[in-house]
Amino acid sequence: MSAVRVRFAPSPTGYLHVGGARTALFNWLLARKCGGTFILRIEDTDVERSTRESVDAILQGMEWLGLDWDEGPFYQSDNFPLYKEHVRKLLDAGKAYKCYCTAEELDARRELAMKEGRKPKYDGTCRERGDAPEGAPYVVRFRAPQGGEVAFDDLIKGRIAFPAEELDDLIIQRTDGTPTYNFCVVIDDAVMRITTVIRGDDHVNNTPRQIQLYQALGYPVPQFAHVPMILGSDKARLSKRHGATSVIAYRDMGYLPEALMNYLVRLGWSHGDDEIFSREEMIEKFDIGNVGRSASVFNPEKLNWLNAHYIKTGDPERLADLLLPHLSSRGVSTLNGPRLVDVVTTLQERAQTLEEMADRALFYYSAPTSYDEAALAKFDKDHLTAVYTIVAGKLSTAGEASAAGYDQIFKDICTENGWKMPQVGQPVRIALSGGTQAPGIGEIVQALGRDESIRRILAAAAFLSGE
RNA sequence: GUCCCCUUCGUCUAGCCCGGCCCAGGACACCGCCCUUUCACGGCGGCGACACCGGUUCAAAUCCGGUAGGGGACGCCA
Repeated sequence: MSAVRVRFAPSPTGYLHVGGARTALFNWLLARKCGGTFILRIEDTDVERSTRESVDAILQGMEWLGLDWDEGPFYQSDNFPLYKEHVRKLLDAGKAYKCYCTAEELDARRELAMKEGRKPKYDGTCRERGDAPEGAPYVVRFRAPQGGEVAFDDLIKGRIAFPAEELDDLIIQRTDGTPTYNFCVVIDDAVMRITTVIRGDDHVNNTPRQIQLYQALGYPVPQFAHVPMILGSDKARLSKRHGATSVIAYRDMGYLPEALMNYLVRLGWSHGDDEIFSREEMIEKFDIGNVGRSASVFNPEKLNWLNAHYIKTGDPERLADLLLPHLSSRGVSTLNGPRLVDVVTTLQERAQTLEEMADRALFYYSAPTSYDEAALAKFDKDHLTAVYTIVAGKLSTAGEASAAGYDQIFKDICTENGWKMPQVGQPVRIALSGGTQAPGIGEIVQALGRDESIRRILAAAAFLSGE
């Protein structure tokens, strides 16, 4: 096991969204690549907004994608005493101080500063304050070192430097005694001995403050890698308005976890011209230094293509299992019908998602109750009747066959009767499925079974004569 | 407003660090043709980009400077 220790630290205020999933993926990839440790930590210091349901939803999303963690999940809410202790330490060392300014005063000053074109940082009212108002509520602020600059070498973006003047005295403990985010991350990452912090680039501005905190606390500063954001089609931050953002929603829409993983890993990262990556390949080829510096737009079309690819090349048995819930939600039971694996096999090249596959599988489990009139109208009634009669007869005398075997039978029927394939295939397809968009007829007959196929052909013939 | 970051086809990106092989390659989408038993799959081809302006150089997508545009942060949220 190498010394590399990374972590994914979501806040449980909602489900696992694709942006978070990609951050988790990059962390996981780096850990797996160098035999490091991947830690899951739940950032629930905001007791108000954190929920158990969100934690479950996040774990569920990670499990579905196969992003397994080596340690955790740890909860920041379990560490309050630890944070308290560190606040004490800073206070005693004079590296932090109590601030009695009220939230209202702060808001007013911030607003005024903005209006006057000044930077809205804390004005330091309580920084050098000597008195301690009796019983007045206070927050604890970090005494940010001024002068010089704070810089770091980001693994993705390169060197980033901030003038120390830009960094103000951030609050590390609220009036109610709870610690704040920027303080907790530092302590947790330090205590968990995280070597590489991979997170969204909306955190780059927090990084210099955190570095000052590491230094004030005497902890080694980890390496940082800030991953660019994922945008919607209008280049605005990806949100529900652009479609689904929840990982689990993608599962429910019929996407395969390997397809989403493959899509996500290629968003912002690439390896030459490669597009398809198995789990093993991404672990082998991933390099955090190759992650792009600019934001990328989430493109559902490409996800569809990848999903179609994995459906086409996937194991039919597994796909059949995964398809089951999509069938049940349509009220379909596969108990009295063709084997689902056979059905799946005929549909693998024709579906981009499991939802689409479920729709296309419907006719296998319930015989058509009506037929595509327009398609039928392309043939005259006598021809249709002749085709149905001859095909039904021929199938009755033939034994069970493979899809290719049935196709041969249809070819024989054509040559024996002087018909062209479309003149036979289309009518039969309509009789079997009700419409024209369906797998090859040999495939359908094989999956449906010879007897059921004959029944449906006869039913179509009866329907015609009944008109 | 201040600070930080970003900028190659509509989209994801290769190339950029180590200038010439790039009048820029791949993929998705789109268009056309082929295959064909419908729908698909597949094959072939097409459309399509170095944000802009200067500089350095024999030579710049690649190096330097500036401009514009976009994004992020500025919270007793994370």
